[in-house]
Amino acid sequence: MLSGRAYDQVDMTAAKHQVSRGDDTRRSRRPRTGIRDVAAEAGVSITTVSDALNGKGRLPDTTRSHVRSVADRLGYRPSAAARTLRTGRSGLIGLTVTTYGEEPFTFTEFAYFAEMARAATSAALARGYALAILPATSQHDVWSNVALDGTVVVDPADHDPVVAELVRQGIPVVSDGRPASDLPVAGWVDNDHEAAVIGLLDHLAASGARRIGLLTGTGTDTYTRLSTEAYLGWCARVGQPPVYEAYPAHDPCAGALAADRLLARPDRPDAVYGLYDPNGTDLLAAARRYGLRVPEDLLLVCCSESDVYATTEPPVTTLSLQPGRIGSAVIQLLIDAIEDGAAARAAGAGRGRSAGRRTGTRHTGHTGALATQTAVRPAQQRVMPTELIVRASSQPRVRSVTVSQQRTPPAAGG
Amino acid sequence: MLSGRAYDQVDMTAAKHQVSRGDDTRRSRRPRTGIRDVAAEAGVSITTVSDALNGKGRLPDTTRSHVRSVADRLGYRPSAAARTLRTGRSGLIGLTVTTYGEEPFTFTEFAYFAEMARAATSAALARGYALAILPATSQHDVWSNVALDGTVVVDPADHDPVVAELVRQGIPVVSDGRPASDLPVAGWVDNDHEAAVIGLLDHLAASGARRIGLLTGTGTDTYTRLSTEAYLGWCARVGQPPVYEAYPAHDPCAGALAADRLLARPDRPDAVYGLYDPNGTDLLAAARRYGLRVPEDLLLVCCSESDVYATTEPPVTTLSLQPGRIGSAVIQLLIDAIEDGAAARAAGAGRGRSAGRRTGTRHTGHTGALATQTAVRPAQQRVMPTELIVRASSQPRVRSVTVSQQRTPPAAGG
DNA sequence: CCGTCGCGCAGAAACGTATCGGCTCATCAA
DNA sequence: TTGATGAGCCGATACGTTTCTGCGCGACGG
Repeated sequence: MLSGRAYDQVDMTAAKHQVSRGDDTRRSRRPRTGIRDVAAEAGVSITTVSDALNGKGRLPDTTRSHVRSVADRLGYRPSAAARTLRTGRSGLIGLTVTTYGEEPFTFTEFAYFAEMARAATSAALARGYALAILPATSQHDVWSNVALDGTVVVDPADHDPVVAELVRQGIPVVSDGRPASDLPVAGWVDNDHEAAVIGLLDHLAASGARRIGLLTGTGTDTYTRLSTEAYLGWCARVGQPPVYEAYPAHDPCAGALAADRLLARPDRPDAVYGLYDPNGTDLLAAARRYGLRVPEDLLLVCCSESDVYATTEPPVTTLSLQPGRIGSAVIQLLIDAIEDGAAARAAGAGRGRSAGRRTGTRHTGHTGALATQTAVRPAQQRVMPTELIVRASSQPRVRSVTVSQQRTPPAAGG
Repeated sequence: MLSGRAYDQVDMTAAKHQVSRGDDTRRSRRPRTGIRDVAAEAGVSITTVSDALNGKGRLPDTTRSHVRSVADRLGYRPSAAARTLRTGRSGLIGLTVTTYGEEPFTFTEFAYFAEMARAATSAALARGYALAILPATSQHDVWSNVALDGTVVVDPADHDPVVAELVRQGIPVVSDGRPASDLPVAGWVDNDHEAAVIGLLDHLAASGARRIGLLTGTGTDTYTRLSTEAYLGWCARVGQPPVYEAYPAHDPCAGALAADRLLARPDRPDAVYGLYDPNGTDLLAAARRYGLRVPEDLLLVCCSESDVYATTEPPVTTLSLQPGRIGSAVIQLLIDAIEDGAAARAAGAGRGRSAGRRTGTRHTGHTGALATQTAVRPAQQRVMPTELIVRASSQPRVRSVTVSQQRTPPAAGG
């Protein structure tokens, strides 16, 4: 009743809007300025405000600037939640890295992830997207609480349940690292591991290595598998018997032991390549234990993004997988997939609706949209070159040069 | 079939919904299974489904499990966007680091940020929130496109426009590093820089330093200011004339030059503390140029989180600011502020509404809510201890121990 | 002088959920 | 028999946008 009195006092012009709302909601809620308030203040409709601020519709510049000035004066900020609900786009991209150990969250453990995440974030922001880091396990309720436009998965496991659930929801997924064949990702980015290993072994051979050993992992991930296969292939080609030790890569102690085993073999190699980041220091320590001088008695290369190897004694030659370029490329692929998918969906919905109205067939829209998506984007893929950073550990004479090494990459998708 | 029958039995009740919808919208859009579909399939209402899945309302366990099984069977996933719009909570936290240089995005440039971000992400996930990394400039449209429950700001500038805009929108902000007095943040976390510097200088003096120099910055940020003041105060107390060089910290070259200047002075120090991460290697290089042995002729400490200083020649004593603990604490404070704020707002809205109905006063709800918020949370703050990792560079004899050093911190708010 | 066209704008229907209040029964005491 | 009680469930509304559809009207060609 009282509210009724007060309500009658108000002018009819603004009252129309009041009616559509919940009556007394106006004064009980917090005074967030919405698009309605801007419309009322500017004396135009909600549609006009929305069009003016988003640069859509047909409006004269006078109306546009007027609405903009009113919106600025009121300090209007559109609700991201409402926009997301309406448009179906959140502007948010997920980044998840599958962890092998028991640790819930180990990114930046190795420099690779830190640099990759940094580049991915930067690339996403440049295209207007934010990037959220999410856990690899679908247990966390976070996955269902945030609206994602797409997701980057680093090193997806063979039958990753997270990826499966995401594609089931129609969320594009792009992976860093070749996915297993049955993972229906929208694309992937990976290094040319075979070319990298071959180039690196050639470099060691050119430095005088006669028998090159490998420190590898027992895991079945594609990085380990492809690298090891390339090593075995190279050995077969040059006629050198393979000399390698494998260990569980996630075990922090096993690496040092494996390095020791490798140098304790009767057929001790005179050069070693270590597939994982800590192998360099482990091999240096093992060499010291056996009284081997680097590089005189043992040439050394390991795959790492860490710059500690620039200051070790001696500095160690490293193979860089260029995580920065990978992170950037992954984001480009993902956003392309997101925006192409949205465009296709919009077009498909339009077709579906008019067709449905005329013919009454039900499933046209749905299967049409899916067919369009798969037809237009048959899993984009990009192969990125690696970089061999040559330091003292891999050549008899000390000089520090950088050799960029790449094979002709396959054409980047359709 | 059965469900169809049951559905017809209900007749008017649920049918009205169909009418109110767009009629053919049902078949033209993508077939996202919403809460409506679950309700129809389970033969219950939307309310019941929502209550059953969220564990609210008064429902027998039979209904709960039935609804859950139907939802599982249909593969129902609630729309995060809709939930966010309705509840006003997105489950998303922003993390932004103000960059000084021209680089748009430089986190993980120093190990501090990498570790801090890692810990923050982990802590956020543990409490059900995701963390998105956002640019420091409000120019990017990302800020208005994602719905944030709160934001962590690392090293906020004096009159940070981003922070101002966020608090204007009522979004809680917690800062890593003491904010300038006029920044109305909900809380902050910082190290006890004064205690850290004093403890470190005492350590150097105990190692035999007679004249300790400082490599500091020209910036006005609180870290630089507090550390430098602590140094000057310590010098005054022990009666040592201050010996320091300041340089613009964001300039990558200036550091090496300043290190050189410091060691070229006529009153050359016999011990140096460098405030920034690269100072250690720069000082080592400068010492080598001047033929100074470390630690015999020059004791060395720098503030860094990088583990390269464990393997330099000699290893360098570092002061760790414990970014992991800081990142975790910042998130705890922020989420507490978010959830307390939400609870207060809910309570305030309830009071405001009933009071408004009875008395008819208008502004009670609004000012009451604001007063509640400021009264309940008067800017929480936490002071975290630092850790001095003692290595060969700061003591005549080689041993590697860890000295944890902290003052009695002020009671943590409230 | 009239039909048509296109510009400028408005109404209203979604998007998918949470939640307040209230409705309908069965049970039970008076 | 009946009013009270409470368990179990439902209708309707609001969250704040975007966008489809279409209306009024001035101008212009015939």
